[in-house]
Amino acid sequence: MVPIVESAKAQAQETILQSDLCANLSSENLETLLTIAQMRTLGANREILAQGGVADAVYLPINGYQLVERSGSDGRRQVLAFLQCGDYLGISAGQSFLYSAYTLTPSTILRFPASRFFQLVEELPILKDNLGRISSQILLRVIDHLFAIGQKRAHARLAFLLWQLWQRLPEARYPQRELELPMRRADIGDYLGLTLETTSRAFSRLRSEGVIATRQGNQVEILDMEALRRLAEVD
Amino acid sequence: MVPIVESAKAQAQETILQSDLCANLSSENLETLLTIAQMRTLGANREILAQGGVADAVYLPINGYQLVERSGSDGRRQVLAFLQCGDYLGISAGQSFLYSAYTLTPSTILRFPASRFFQLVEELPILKDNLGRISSQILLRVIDHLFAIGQKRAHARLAFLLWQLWQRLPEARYPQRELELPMRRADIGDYLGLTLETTSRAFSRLRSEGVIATRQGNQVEILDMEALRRLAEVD
DNA sequence: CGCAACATTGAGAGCCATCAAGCAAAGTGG
DNA sequence: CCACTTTGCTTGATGGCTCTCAATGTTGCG
Repeated sequence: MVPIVESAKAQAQETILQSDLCANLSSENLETLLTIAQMRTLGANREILAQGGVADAVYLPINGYQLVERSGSDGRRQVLAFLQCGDYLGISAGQSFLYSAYTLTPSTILRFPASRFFQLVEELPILKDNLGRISSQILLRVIDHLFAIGQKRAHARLAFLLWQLWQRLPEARYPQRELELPMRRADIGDYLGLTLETTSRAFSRLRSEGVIATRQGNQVEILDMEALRRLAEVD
Repeated sequence: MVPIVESAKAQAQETILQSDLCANLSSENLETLLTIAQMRTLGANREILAQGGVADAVYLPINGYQLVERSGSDGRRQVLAFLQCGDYLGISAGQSFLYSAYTLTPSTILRFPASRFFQLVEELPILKDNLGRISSQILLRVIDHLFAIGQKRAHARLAFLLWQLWQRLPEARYPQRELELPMRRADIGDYLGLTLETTSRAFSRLRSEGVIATRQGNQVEILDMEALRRLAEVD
């Protein structure tokens, strides 16, 4: 019997291989990166990192779903991103994080202490390039997000999110039209700048227009891909 | 008499010295950077780069004000940023730009052809670090922007913009409470996800609440800095 | 001076937030 | 196994904020 730690490590290696962070890294460098990683297993709705906390580590989820949010002093919050395995978490400009991150579902997450991680970044140009690429991708994603919130109405914003989630499905599952939504309506609302009620009405509208169908367990089937794409207005 | 080109070059060097892009660069490296620069002088409301165009250059304004926008297929647009001298322009993830940029006022802009610029970036680690820092700063700014649009009401969004602009004044002018707004109400509206009329009403509201006063020539005086900061909800 | 561009203000409509109720699914304890 | 609770989703009614359409006022320029 393989020890749990070893099988988890194997899964980590498997996932990490396909992550943007580790693209093009030699297996030797990958091994080095894994030696500085700590593995954390968290239940649902646990804090990964806290807004205002010292940015002393970066993270890489290897399974489960997570959420990144920015909260204001009056309790309002803006959900910045929904994460899944292989997504880099830990961008910071200064000493501290300007957002919080939580698990949506039970998750296993690799934690890299900042000091050793960024030392490694300096030693491995490929890793540095990957970080730059990730940073650009995140920026472009946030710009899409900004455009959606600033210029679209409720149902089109939801279409935007569904399109985003669909496009991020693993390629093997790409022809598939089923989506799993591990987040609650309130999370989606705070992502789209809407209340949970308006979000629910947006689901109802897309349903009644025949764009999507919803099933048990927060499963969404995309019925009219072209209509969804047109509403989301991305290519 | 110094030739115009030379005096402009001197101004370029002066400005460039204080830009984030060129921070910590030796004067020798600065000189190298300037040798690959082309200087462009544009009138107001001219296109600097076009959404969808080939990302074959990056830019650095050395005077004037500029605007970056993302436009959708239905004509709606999201203003992404207001630029001024020393601001880096040219982030791209793929082959083409995903936004357009225009001059708001007559501007002089340095243009760096991408091939030679990024070759230089590879040769100068300091330049590469600066680019990374700029990228992070832009990301954080966009996140603030997202939070404002997603979670604030019209007058608070305007307060957010005014606060942003005030904070970006050169330090020498920092105690000053006067702001110049080179953009139109429609530009501000598209930046904040509002119509120009609602933007105008937001100005009126901040005026009537004694937070700001407006003068001729789109000058704004901040009367109640604390109220502005509280509305903008940033620190 | 007169025109053009931009800003302001008003009236009414529409979309979304708020408050509230009802419903469905999952978990809990007797 | 089944009340009971909890949690989350949906739907309805109402009010408020913003958009749209429109008119007026202001500034700047030829």
